[in-house]
Amino acid sequence: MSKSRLQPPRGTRDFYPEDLRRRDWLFGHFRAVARRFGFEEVDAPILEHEGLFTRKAGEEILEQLYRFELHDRRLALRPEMTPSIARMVIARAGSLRLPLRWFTVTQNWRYERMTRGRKREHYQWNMDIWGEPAVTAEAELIAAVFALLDAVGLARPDVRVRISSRALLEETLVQGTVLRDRPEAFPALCVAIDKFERIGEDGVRELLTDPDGSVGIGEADASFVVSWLGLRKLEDSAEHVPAGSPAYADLRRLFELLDAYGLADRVVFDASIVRGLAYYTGIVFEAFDAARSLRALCGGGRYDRLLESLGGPSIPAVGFGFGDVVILELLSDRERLPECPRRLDAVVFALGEAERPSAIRIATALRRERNWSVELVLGASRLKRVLADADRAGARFLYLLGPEEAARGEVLVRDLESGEQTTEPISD
RNA sequence: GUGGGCGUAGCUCAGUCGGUUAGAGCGCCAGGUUGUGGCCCUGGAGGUCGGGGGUUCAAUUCCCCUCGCUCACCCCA
Repeated sequence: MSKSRLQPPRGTRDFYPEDLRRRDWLFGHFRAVARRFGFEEVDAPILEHEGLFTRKAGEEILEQLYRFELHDRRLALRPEMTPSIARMVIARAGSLRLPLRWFTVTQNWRYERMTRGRKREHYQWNMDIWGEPAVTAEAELIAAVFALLDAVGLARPDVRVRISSRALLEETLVQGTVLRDRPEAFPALCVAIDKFERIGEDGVRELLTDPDGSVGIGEADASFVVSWLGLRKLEDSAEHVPAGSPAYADLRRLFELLDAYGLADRVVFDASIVRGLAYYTGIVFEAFDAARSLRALCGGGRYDRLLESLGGPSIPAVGFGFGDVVILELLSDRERLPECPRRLDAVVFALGEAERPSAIRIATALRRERNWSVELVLGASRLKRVLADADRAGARFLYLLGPEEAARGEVLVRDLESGEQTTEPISD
């Protein structure tokens, strides 16, 4: 009882200094890449009104919502970032200059069963572009994903992005026979076929044809949808899609653009990618390790109607979420996790209490004037011990102040890497 | 939710076919004299062997229950 209370709840993590240094290393790359692409960072509360997340397309994400009621208010921990950002965009829609490039690095919560690469609390890097209807936005985002993968040291062939388009499927189904009479069933159909890899062909068929389900199409139509998921070449879809399909042209254009980014060999068309969230409307994509030994590293797509559905203006948008858990697993598998040792510029040590005021002045000056990270030895300690600790803390210099130095108005500066010792005058 | 694996020192783990004071490595602390680190040497602290119950002369070891961790499946990102 008392012992289990001392453990973090299941699916959550404590971050000790060494863990946090590694996390900062990863987040540092998230932020650096986003800034390199001209994105600005934003943040929002981890707590939102439950209603911001509730949609009706059978998405599993809603069953996994951490929700509670407090003083008659129904609240939830954010399971993903997009709705919060959408809320922020709506609030200032009138004054925002589009296209808008925003990114976040946030903690998100989903109550789900644990497996490798999946936790209940995780961090997610999010990049979104608001107000750009062209696939130039998708291309830029996918390029950012690869920039991150390069930055953290993953070999180029290690990760592949699979791309598809809900719009392509939607056009095909609505202008064809399958959903001609009920285009509103499309989001639910996407949620159903997103389960393809898990429940297989028969499972999807069952979901699609269930007369009491939210899709309810016929056997032949379900067969068409299932066969569609098997497409791995964009050209192969051509015979099914309507003539002059804008979605088809968009995909073609996206692959051309990605070629210009030098990413042609790292992206593939894959019709089985649809994503589990109901709000996607156009291009969707997911990144996987080439061996497919892990879950998706990231996923994203276009959601041109989300803002409207939340009661805001119509602003097209595209974005992705990139979790911290799977990438760290992959880096660990590939032995690409960096050491991230502790770093300190200096340790300042007064040999006796008489020298302490001077030591304090030295530490203060180093912190203030050189902006150094300085550890001041607080208690009485033997020099031997101080040196060993300074070494372990990754300190560059030891500032040693004893009676001899104090008498000369100096401080001894030992370079802990070279062992070289010099003196600096004490200036106050 | 189903099934497997595992819970022994702060960490990683050995071990006990049931039997004296339960071990190692790393880490931690102290020392190898007086103001010089990383190496080495010596010593030390630290464990109700996850918890409860049962079998037994005797349980960390066997059995049952329980809690926790973990992996896979299920399901989702």
